[in-house]
Amino acid sequence: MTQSPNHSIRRILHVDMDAFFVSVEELEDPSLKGKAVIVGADPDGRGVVAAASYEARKFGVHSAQPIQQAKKLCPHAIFLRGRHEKYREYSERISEIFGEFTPVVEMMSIDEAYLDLTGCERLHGSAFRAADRLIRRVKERTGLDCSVGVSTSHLVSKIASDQAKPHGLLYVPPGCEAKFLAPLPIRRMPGIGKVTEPELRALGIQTVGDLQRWSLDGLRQRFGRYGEWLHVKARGEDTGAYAYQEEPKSISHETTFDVDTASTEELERALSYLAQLVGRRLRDHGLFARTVGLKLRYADFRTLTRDVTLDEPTRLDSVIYENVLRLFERARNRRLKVRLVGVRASNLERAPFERNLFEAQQREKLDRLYEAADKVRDRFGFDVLQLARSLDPTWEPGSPARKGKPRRQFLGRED
DNA sequence: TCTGGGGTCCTAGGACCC
DNA sequence: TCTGGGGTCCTAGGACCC
Repeated sequence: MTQSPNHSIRRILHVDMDAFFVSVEELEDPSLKGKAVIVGADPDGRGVVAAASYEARKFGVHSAQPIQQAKKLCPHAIFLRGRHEKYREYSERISEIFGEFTPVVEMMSIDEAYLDLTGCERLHGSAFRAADRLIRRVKERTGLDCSVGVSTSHLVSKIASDQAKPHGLLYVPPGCEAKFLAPLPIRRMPGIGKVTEPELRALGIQTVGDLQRWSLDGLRQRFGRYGEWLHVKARGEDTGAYAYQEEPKSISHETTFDVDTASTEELERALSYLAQLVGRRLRDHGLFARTVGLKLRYADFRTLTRDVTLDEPTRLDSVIYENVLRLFERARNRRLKVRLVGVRASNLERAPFERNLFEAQQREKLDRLYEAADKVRDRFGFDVLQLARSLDPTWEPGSPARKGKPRRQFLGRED
């Protein structure tokens, strides 16, 4: 299973950039080097840490931590909001370098990738040496550090690159996968999170080695199919390559309010805005959604979702909004304050099903209208055109907050 | 401490159909 | 009169990842 058709041993590299966002910021502003830097939300707001420099981590700061907590732990840190455009640029440069080593590159996120070097020995020599060269090349061309894990499987390489951090290379020889994993605490396994960890511990399973000693049946009995997955992964066996996803399965946008709100006006405005973001992305992908969903999170963090499947797939802001609004009105508890709302499109399709020529023509007309609107937004920014619904009713022409920003009403109802 | 935003995948029950 | 069995779709919720 770990062998490719030509029977050479699989060579999977996992490359992970070190403190990626922070490192990019340091390249852009060298005075940040060696300091405690935290990239993330407004330090006084309700967001989380996206990335922290190693200096900041010494104070217990880590990603996904509430940013206010990070500020308490490390008040002298430099807080940056993050520039995703910049990070994406660097990410593309890095992925180009990966492409020089093998055509089989899977970018798993903005700062992480799998490279399949199986059968590349004649070109690169050993995978270990190729990995070493890759680390140097990334450093030379971008100034960024990365860590690499090399083994016969995705999972083992991923854990190895994590162990190698920062700026390291860890090679797990073929046949040594299970032995390498055995001493690790189970939480290190991707796929075992903060819920499963205590469940496993309750069974006396502390390390991957403990997990390895459980029979397939035992794990299956307690965890169902997830148990089968655990059994395979604990041994460092790959169940196959990660499917490369060309097309998204869902598109969603959500927003957390600065202050919890029960204002219908404000909630509907947010939903309208989010519906437009989702619609825009559907059109950009050339996709239609058959299912539209709402997400609501109350002040106490209780979260609910509601879905509706449409007779006809859509990519129109107004249709998305109308359906989400209906779900919202039905599901909402008016006595509770809302922390977050979200809009989701799923069940995505390439082309819509149309009953007749008239509907097809109507849709084409709307498509052209939205296309024109999208183009205007490309030139002047998203806020220029808004569904009437999401416009702030308190806003008046010339009010200081919006001065200089051209605004026009775009009537959302097209029928 | 007080918990983002974007995703994927899985489970489970009920509706509905044959 | 104490009532199938399987398949698929829809919906809701939740674990997990970066």
